[in-house]
Amino acid sequence: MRGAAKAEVGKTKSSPNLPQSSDALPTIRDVARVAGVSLGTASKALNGQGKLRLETRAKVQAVAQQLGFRPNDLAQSLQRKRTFTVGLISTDSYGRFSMPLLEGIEHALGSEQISVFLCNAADDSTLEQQHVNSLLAKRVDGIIVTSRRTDPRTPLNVAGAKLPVIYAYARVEDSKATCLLPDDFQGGRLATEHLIKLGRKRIAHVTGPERFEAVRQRREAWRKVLDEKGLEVPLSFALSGAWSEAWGHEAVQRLLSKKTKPDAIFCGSDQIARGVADALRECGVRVPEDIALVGYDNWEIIAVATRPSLTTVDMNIRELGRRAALQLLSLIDGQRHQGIQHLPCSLVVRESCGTKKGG
Amino acid sequence: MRGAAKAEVGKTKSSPNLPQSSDALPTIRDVARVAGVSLGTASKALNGQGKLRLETRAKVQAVAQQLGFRPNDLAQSLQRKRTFTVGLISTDSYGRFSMPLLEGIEHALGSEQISVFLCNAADDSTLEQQHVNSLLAKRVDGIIVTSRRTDPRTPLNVAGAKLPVIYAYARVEDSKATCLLPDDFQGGRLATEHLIKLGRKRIAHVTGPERFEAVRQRREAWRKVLDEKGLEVPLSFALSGAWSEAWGHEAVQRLLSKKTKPDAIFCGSDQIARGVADALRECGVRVPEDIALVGYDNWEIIAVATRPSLTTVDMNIRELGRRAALQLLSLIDGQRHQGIQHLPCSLVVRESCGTKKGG
DNA sequence: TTGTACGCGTTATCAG
DNA sequence: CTGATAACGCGTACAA
Repeated sequence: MRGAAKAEVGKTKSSPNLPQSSDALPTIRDVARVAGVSLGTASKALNGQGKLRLETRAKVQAVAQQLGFRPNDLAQSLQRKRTFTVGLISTDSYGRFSMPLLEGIEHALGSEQISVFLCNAADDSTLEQQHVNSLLAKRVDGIIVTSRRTDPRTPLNVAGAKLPVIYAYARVEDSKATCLLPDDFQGGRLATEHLIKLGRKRIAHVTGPERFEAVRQRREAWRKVLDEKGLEVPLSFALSGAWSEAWGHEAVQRLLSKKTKPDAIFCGSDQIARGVADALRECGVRVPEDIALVGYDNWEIIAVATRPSLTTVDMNIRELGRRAALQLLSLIDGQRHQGIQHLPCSLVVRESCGTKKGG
Repeated sequence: MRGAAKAEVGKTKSSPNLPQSSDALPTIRDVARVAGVSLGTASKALNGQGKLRLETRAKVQAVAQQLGFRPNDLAQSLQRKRTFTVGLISTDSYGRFSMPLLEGIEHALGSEQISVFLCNAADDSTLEQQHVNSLLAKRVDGIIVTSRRTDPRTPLNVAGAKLPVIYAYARVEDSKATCLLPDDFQGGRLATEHLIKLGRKRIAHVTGPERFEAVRQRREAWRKVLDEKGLEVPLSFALSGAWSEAWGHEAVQRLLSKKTKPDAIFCGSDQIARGVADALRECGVRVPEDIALVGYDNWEIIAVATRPSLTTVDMNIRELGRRAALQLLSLIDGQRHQGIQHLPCSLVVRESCGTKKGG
């Protein structure tokens, strides 16, 4: 923090009607003076308040325009007790999911004319608290917390300040908190049902590490759908590993070494799916003819480049961000809809399942 | 914009020494009252200014602590004429390059306790101007403009406000502007020289669309280095196309159909390199034994997953963001180092070139 | 219809 | 050492 440099400009005393070109930004006081009206009148003219003669209003507005007057949000906020500003805390550093989330949030908020403070906490709770303190000091109207895990995190500590908080693609144990999450169960169901609808019966599932809630949810859905349709698959059809292409390769080796071979594979991520696709091709297995493939994430850079391009589950993260922002706004306006909300995923159909039954 | 709800709490009149638990945040006035000192004394005590009795200072601080007092940055900024806040305008939506840039900027600024307003202009100049206006109204201390192109864009219009502006991974024609860019020429040189050092002599270059300044720079470097070393390659060794894996595939077909075949390929992006690597493998060409490969971007998700993993040029975007932020800070502090600055790239060695000469 | 005066929360100056 | 008082820039009752 540096000491303030003294500013000696913009004195009220200066001769009236002089269109001063000091380097200090013009205040409403300057506008009033130049327009030859009082301060209060200028304010009303600029804000469309009260009853003024059209002539006066026009005059003031013209002067404001000409002077390049720009109301000082700081002063306004101080008065209004509302800053039209929210904080955005991202717990993980900016990655695959943060970006669309950011986009959705920023878009929704931006079109409401409210600004966003960006804070990257990088999984460091000390840093996070620092950011929160800073946001509180700046009197933000609310805070959005984002992550990229659906597993619970510790609640944000706003130190008693009754400030609206929303968790977007993040979850906390606190049942009074408002959390928005993609519906992993529905996503898993979507993928599996799509494959079944296409006539596949021996559907394997290659996914990420067990410790992810998302992994467990999607797998549960896969299992449930198979059950519902009376389709039985060996235990070896459920494979947990890493979120990587390499794991996709390895999983294919394992699957093809068994007696019962799958006619479809539902992958827990597009990266895994790409590894699977490459491995299958190298083993001479045709996709989708011999084995159909569904990915997860709709990470275009991967899904489109995979051969064949991936049919995959899209978590609609951008929309999730948008909704989160909108809900924060209504929280700020006093409403209180709370609890955990799951947003549906959708399926993006490309080539890895074929297009028709028996594909 | 909504009308303000009237707040009737925190009156100064209320009985002294009552640790009021109204829901309005405590002001320094409350602290003073409860601590039994005057407003000015409280301020000095909290800011470590002036000369106070240790006892008094401690008392005030204790009360502040207990009341959960948090100075209102709005009021402070209004007075200090400095908000400790900067705007970050990203012209492209958040993508591959924006995120490390963001990270670097936010990190540098965050550790200086200054907050960042995020603005996504999405290549829409109207929207951008709106954001700028908003930032000006919020009295930010400076603005960073980011892009993901090294090609010139139109300068930011700050409407005469003498506000520090820095372009990070973005460029404008204005020679008085401060722009930070990766050194694409040096990057191209780095890649080519690495290949030559490893004994390669027939180095092809497969890159993106001609219209990118970056493409032209890198290719120029490649050409120059070959010249310097007295290595001649056919014209067909320079291939411009798209920034995609598919183009990598296609380029390989073209290269291998000629009489003179390359013993190395310098690719304009990791995506292209991956396409090239896949295509080569499928043609039975070994990497790096038969053909060595260098990528560009060090996009880990791709570079590591490629088989073999990619040796590639890293533009050090995070560092670029960090430097941009730091320079903005010193601009704000009154210094003025301007002009275009190029930051060096570095080479990340993995497996696609082999490790030793003739590798 | 227009002008005056006060408050928003803080800091800084200048008496006491 | 401590306490009034005046800014900072703006909105808004209330008086003229």
